[in-house]
Amino acid sequence: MIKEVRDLEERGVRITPQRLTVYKILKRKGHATAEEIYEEVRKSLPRVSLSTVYSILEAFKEKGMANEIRINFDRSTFDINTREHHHFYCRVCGKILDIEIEPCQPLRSRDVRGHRIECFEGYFFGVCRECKKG
Amino acid sequence: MIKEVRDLEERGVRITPQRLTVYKILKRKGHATAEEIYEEVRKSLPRVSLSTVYSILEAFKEKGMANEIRINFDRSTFDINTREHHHFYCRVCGKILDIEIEPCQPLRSRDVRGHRIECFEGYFFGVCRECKKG
DNA sequence: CTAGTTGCAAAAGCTTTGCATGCAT
DNA sequence: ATGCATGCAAAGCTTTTGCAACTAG
Repeated sequence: MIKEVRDLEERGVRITPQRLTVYKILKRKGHATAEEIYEEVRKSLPRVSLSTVYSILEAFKEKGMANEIRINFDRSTFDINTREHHHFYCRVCGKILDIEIEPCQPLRSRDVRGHRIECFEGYFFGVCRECKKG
Repeated sequence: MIKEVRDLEERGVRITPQRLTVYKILKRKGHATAEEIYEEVRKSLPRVSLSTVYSILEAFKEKGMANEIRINFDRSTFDINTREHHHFYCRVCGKILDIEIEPCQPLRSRDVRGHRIECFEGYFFGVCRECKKG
């Protein structure tokens, strides 16, 4: 519990119940949309507003605590994992999974066709393990 | 000129002036947003509507003639290149470039962590050749 | 002919903004 | 005390939808 407070303080994020709650939810879920986080926060803080959730997510992004990704086209997903990694999107259940594959040489170069590469993100699309079975 | 008509016919897309124009614009530009295409089509067909452009792009997607990508978060970009390839996004000028790099083994596998992979898309972010100079 | 396409207007859905109130430091 | 965060309502944008008029095959 104290752990999450320290995480936020270390990043220079002002501590509020709303921020602490969003942070804990995102850590537990890994990925979530603003709406999903909002519904979850509401369980403990019923008066929270969606725009507050957006503003908190924006703050987390600025402090390097979260990334915004857009795998499903209609809405953004927020990702608490800020290490360099890839994503898998299941077209059946809509789940997003982190994929930490071994470094891949051609994609790690800092210069491709003369363009300076600062970061690379890979997106896999398909059917997840669980949906394959069912 | 006849060439574009044949391309559409081959894919079973009904020929209209609007569709032909959108197709030609997309072939010339490579990537474009719906709004950009709309403004361009308007030059020769002033009465065209934005919803028609969207509907045409949807038809092209269904026939496998174009892909929708979402590199910049606010709006979709449409891509006429349907071969498997990656993208580079310049954070300075906003340009999107196709990157056709040699196949990269770990990313071409059909099975990652037990999930069935149907397609992979890579996104490079950085500063393009031209913006590096200026 | 007639099924598919277009244009227009309105709606939908996600995200942002403005501002008064409240709270963390 | 005071500057930042919150909540609420409204606006902003992109994209979708409904529907009558039109047109390609």
